[in-house]
Amino acid sequence: MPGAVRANESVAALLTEYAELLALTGGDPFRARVYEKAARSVAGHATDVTRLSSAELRKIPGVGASIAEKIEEFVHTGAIRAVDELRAKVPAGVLAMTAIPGLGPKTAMLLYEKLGIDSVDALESALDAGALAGMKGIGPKTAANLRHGIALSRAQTGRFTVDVATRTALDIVEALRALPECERCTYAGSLRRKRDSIGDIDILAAAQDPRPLMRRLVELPIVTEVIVAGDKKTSVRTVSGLQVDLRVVPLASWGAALIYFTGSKEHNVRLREMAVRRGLKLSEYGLFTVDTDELIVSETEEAVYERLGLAWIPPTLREDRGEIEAAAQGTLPILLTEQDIQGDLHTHTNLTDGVSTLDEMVAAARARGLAYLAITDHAKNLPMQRMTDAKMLRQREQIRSMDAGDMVLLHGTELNIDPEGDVDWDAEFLAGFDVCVASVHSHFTQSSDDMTRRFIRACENPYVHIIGHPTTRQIGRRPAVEADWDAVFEAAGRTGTAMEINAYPDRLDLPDELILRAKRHGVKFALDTDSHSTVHFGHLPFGVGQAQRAWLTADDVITAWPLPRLREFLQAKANR
DNA sequence: GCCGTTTTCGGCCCGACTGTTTTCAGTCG
Repeated sequence: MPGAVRANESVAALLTEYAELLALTGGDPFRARVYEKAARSVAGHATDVTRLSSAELRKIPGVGASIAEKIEEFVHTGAIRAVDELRAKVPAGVLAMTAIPGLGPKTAMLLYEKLGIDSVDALESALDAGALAGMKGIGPKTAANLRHGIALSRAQTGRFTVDVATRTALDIVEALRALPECERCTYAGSLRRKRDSIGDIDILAAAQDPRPLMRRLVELPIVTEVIVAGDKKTSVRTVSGLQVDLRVVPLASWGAALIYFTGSKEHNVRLREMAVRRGLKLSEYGLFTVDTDELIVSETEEAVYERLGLAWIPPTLREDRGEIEAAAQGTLPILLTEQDIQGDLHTHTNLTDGVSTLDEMVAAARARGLAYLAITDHAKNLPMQRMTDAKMLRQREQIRSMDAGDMVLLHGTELNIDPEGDVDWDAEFLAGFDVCVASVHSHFTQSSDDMTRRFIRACENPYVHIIGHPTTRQIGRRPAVEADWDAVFEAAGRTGTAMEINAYPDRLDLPDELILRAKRHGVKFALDTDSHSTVHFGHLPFGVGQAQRAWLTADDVITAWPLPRLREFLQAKANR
């Protein structure tokens, strides 16, 4: 059955590829869109498509008779003939060319058909040889842009972590707000939706005369390149390679514009479809009647949602993952907030690889108003940390004798899950800790089956309360390990083991999609900062963002519980 | 190819910017 990659994701990838191939080969553009929509909906579908009947498949939004048939074909044969046939018509390199900024399906296909250009490398050679001169629709400017686009796509190091993006966005917002012409300014886009990584920054501002704001943006010292410059929209690139889009609208359009620029694209498409069904038209300038073009609402997000029959939807939910239906029915969840967080169960001191002392960490946690704090330095099997039994016991005594005021101090450790799923100490020693986090710190490349068994064995250990940063991914540097996550989460739910939501911006682990899947298995979550310094407690909002994106409430998160309830949860595990 | 609180057929989200096409196509978000 489903391994690391669910059949749903394989099907979604094939449907997406089919949509891209359809766009390349021309024909009905609406067909391509239907396949894209079906791909998203299959990827987000809770039930494995291999277990669904034809009738059940057709109940997935966007899946009709034809796509259901293709999914069934995939389930039975592992492939879809229609996809294979289109693949045979268009070299993979032509599809890859559309990843170059500014080069879409039409141009890619034109270059392939007229000049036989079938890869990014071939395009570069053709540009060098001047072979594009005289091509219809491609002048000297376009050729130069393509050359630039190739360089950009090669230099692309991926997406940016949320801490870097947040800092950049706040600096720009502050600079624009300082202008007297600026009536309002904020960031929107994926940063407002609190995605786990950020591709570019969207800034929205309101002003009667946008020109001073546009000028200010392009003149900022961090700006190295102006990509587009208009009266309503300006795009620039910063020294770090981050693209920043600034849109300026009249203040009266603020609400509609903020919805539009917050996205996601899929969420906005759904809203516009709802508007159309009501004889209305939604754009960034407001909600209008179609026939008379009369403005109905635009000033606030709430007013626009309300006129569409919806409750206001928190930005972290705007991914077309069921939030629109919930808003229509009044069943949106009361999301976890930063204020709900009572404690932190994963922190380090300079006894291992932290940089702050125990005293400093305790003082910082108290200053943040935490009700409880667990110190969880690394266990002995991570040799570079030089941990010993004696050091650990000495730290425990130190913690037991400390006065932390109203805050309760817990003594814990971050255990290492070895390749077989065992941890650093025996039951007797483990029993002395108040709380144990257990994490994978080595052997990241085990097979999915081995890794799955490893995690399940760790969950079945009565002294392991929390699985730390489960996928071990490091955003932009190291991929997630492979495992059958549904099997792991089933074990976590069954044994009362919490899964961590690690708030460290390079990790954000579990990621939101996996949190959603884990919740279906009845799993509870430990939202921790994994602080290695007093300043890292400030990473909490990034973790809260992931929890919100996964629809979590305070009841789902054990670090949002008061200490007595948390202690019951920890105790229940040992008593199983 | 999908879909229906107008519809089982005729629609399908909307607008900005660029470059080159003298009126708009392509790309992007």
